[in-house]
Amino acid sequence: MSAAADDSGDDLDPLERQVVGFFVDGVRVLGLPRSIGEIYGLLFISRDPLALDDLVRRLGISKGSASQGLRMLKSLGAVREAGGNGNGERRTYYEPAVELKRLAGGFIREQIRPHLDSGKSRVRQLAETAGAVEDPDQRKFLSERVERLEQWMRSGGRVLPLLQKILGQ
Amino acid sequence: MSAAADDSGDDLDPLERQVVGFFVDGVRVLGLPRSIGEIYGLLFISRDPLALDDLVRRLGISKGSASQGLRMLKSLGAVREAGGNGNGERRTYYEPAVELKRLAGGFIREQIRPHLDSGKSRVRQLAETAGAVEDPDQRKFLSERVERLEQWMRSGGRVLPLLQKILGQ
DNA sequence: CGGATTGTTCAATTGAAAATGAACAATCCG
DNA sequence: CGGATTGTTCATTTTCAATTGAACAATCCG
Repeated sequence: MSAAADDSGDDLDPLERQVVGFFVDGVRVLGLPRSIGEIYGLLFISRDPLALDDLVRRLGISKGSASQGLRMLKSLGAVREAGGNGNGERRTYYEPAVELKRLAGGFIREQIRPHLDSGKSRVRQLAETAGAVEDPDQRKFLSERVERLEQWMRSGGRVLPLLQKILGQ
Repeated sequence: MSAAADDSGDDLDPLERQVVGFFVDGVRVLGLPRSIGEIYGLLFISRDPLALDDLVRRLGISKGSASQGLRMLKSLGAVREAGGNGNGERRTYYEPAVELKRLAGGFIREQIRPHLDSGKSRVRQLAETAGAVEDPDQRKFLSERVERLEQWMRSGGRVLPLLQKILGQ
């Protein structure tokens, strides 16, 4: 039960802090919560898979945060349960997915696609509303703008698969 | 001074509300403040350029928000000052840039590049820290992970120009 | 069974980012 | 000049999403 020089000690060492900080900033750019970056960051720089409890202890976050964070990371395909935890271990350990392809794919699928799809349907609605405008000049102007939005949505749809392809190596 | 059927009236009509709502959600996905979406949305669906005061009145936002919002939109290249406002008009009017290429370019230049660049330099730092680790096995593991991050950064650097190209038509 | 361990849920709290608004330029013009 | 108009800045307030923490499953095992 000595704590010194024990990797399950409570505090992060400087390198771990650096990495966690890197990912905290990284996920903020993506609009994801800080805890996601902390959890993924620590997993990324840990040799061995970690359990929920490890994350709580080492990062000093609540069980709630860790649980929800892991759920989101799982849904993004950014972490997976580590199979080979030997012995009669009951709790589940997690390890990071480190292939950019997989990470980008999950992010696109979970965070971007849904917005793009709902955007498309809102533009369709918009087209209807604009089509019902009385004044012909005004209607023409509005149609042009709506047409522009449709263009944007099409570009978006074309970009995503391409993105995945490029990041896939 | 009659307000009815006057486009400078205070409230948004249903179509305008729809469009503004569309952009509010859009910019949230990009991690930009709501007011940015409101301002750009109203400009996008207005036939004539609008001045700061118009935005304040029609959107019901503060002068401060409008001023800061316009500044950011200008820096993103998403709005421009409308030249041809005739008469002895002193205040400046704004119109939206509607080319996706330009919008994406501005966003990449202002919001993504800086993060990517700072990310690269942080990874360089990381490499140093990892190189100074005593235990050879641990050092090897860390080097692999850092190498992975360098890979990511390179991919990011390659993706951006490509993105701009695809969105450029 | 029962209590120990592991994980989830969700109402309440917190904190970080955005919006406000009032004071302060800057420019115009009679 | 002086006061009217237009726009900016920035300390305070507000807002809303993230986090907490306590209650609640669920599973294990002696």
